[in-house]
Amino acid sequence: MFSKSCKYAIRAVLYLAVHSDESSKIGVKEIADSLEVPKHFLAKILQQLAKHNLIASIKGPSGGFFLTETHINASLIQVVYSMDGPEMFSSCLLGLPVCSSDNPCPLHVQAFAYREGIIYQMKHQTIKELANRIEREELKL
Amino acid sequence: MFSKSCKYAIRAVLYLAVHSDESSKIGVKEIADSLEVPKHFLAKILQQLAKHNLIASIKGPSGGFFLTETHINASLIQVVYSMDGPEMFSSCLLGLPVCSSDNPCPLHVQAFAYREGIIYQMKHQTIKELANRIEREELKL
DNA sequence: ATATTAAAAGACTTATTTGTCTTTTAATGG
DNA sequence: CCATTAAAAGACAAATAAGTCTTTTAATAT
Repeated sequence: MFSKSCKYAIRAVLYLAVHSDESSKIGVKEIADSLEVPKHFLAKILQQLAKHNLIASIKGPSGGFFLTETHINASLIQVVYSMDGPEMFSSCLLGLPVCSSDNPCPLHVQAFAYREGIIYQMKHQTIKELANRIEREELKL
Repeated sequence: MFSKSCKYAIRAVLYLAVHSDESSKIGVKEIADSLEVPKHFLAKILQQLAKHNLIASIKGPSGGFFLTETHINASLIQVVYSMDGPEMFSSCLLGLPVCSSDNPCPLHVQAFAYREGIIYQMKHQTIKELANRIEREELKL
């Protein structure tokens, strides 16, 4: 479904949503250790997210990564798009070049219905809402 | 979602379901040309499917690949399992080692519903039923 | 039997993804 | 201003997926 980069990105953003803010930034090391993912690989992913303005970063002592109000009120779908591109959700399940309601592949109906569900959730739920649920239900990242 | 091998495999099996039977076998070349996929790559995939008894094959002149009654009454899920393995449907969307209803990742509820739908369809619909629909609705492969 | 046909098997190359390491740039505190 | 800290940038390396090519094996028809 998602590439590893994308999975790491989602988890990192949610981690930042729960643990960071303007006044308490977090370094790559802490995030990588907490999520148990390769540090340098995660660093590149965070750079990319920062470049796409999905997270904020500051260099130097007491620097690190964090989410602003704007970031935390966005939806996760942007993170997915920036890592795996928009085809993730729109491309045909069987890899056919043309596949739509007009011209459906044999699995189009099923794929469409169920993918719409995930897209809807990812689009209409803010990162903040997700973060709140993570804290409330003590979910693991 | 699926690897390319798996996509090619599904399409090839459906192609065989529509066009082949015990008395009219089909060669790799014809399938590869029809589906517009790399011939030698598809050959390896068909070999693997044959080894797993998901399709039948006969060597020599008038040989080729085909589906028996048994094959055509099976479900597509076996094809997916044989190409991409069972983790495809069971593993966590975020790649967490433990993720279940007891111990859900932040996207577990959404992901679960989505995937169960596709699994259900792939499990409870026979290849024959799919093939009939493909012919009836003139769907592309 | 033997020549022909087509799948099976296996070696190999290429591309992509994932992961590592080093150097550079920018912010901060002394 | 300068040492320190941490992200940014970029060069590599490893692992996996995708694709190609050649040789071997088995079935068939002449």
